[in-house]
Amino acid sequence: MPDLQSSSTAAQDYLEQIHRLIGSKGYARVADIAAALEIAPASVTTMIQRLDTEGLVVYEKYRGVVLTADGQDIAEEVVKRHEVLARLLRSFGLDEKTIYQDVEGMEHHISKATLRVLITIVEELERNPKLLQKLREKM
Amino acid sequence: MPDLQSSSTAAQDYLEQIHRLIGSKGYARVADIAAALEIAPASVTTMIQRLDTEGLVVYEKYRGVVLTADGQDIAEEVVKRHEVLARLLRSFGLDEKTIYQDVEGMEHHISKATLRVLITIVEELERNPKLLQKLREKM
DNA sequence: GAATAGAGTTAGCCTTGCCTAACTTTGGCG
DNA sequence: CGCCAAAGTTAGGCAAGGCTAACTCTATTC
Repeated sequence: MPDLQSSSTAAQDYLEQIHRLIGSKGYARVADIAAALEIAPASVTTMIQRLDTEGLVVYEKYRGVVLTADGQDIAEEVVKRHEVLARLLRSFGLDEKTIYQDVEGMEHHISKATLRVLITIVEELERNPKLLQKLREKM
Repeated sequence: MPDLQSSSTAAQDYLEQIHRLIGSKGYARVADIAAALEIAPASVTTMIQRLDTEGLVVYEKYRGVVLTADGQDIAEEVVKRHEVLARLLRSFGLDEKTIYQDVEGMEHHISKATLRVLITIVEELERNPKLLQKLREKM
C-alpha cells in the first residue's frame, strides 16, 4: 500500500486522469492525458516515463500506459478525495467550473483524518435535506 | 484590491507568515520567517526581494520587512481561509499537526464560493452543538 | 571605539514540471 | 505494400523555488 505523499501532486494528477481514462475508454493514450490535464503531449511522455521507473505505471514506448497495483491504489485514493469534495460543493449549488478548480487544488492535501470529517458532513447533508436547505438559505 | 491568484502559493505562504509575525511580535525578521516556513534564510531573502518588486512588501536591506496595503489584503485573505478550515477541523477533534498540514495545503485553492460554503457549515456546527456531537459520533 | 557573533545577503547550483521544435513510429488507406 | 498523417518521443530550454557556501552588515560587549 503506497503512501499518497510518496508521489508529487503532479504525479497524482497524472495517475488520476489515467485512471479516469481507462475507466471510461478502456485505455489511456498520451494525447488524451495531455488534453485532460491541458498540457503538451511531450510533458506527458516525460512524466509517464518517471512514473514507470517509480513502479506506478507500466509504460511501453509508443504503446500506451497502464496502472500498476500501486498506481491504481494512489489513483483511487485521489479520486475518492475528489469525489467527496465535489459532492459537498455540488450540494451547495456551486458551478461545475469552480468545483473542478477548487477540488483539483485541494484534493492532494487532504489527510485520512480530514477526509473522514468531510465524508461525515457530506453524508449528513445528503441524508438530511432539510438541514442542507437551511444552510443553503443562509449563504 | 489585489487578486489572491495574482500571487503564487509560495508567495502567499510568505505573506501569511509575515502577517502572523508582525501580529504577534510587532516585526518580521528573515530568521523568523525562515523558521516558520522551515526553509533556509537565503531563500527568504530572495522571495522578499521579489515581493518587494511586486509591491506586496517594503523591504529594506538588513532592516526587515513590512506589508504594503496590497500585501496586507492578500495575507488577510489567506489567514481567513486558514482560520475557517482550522475551525472546522478543530471542531471535529483533529490534532493540531494534521490541521496545520492539511490547512496549509488546502487554503490556497479555495475560491470565494467554496469559502462561503465552509463558513456556513462551520457556523452551523458552532451554533448547533447537538448536530456536531451527532456527527462526531458517526466518525 | 574595536572585535566579533550572529543575522542577512549574494552567487551559483539543483530539481520539478512545464514548453517548443524536430525527429520517429504507428497504422490506416489507396 | 508503401505512404503519410497523426501520435508519440527526444532534446534543449525556462521559471519557480528550494539549497549551500562564502561574504557582508549589525549590534553587543568589553
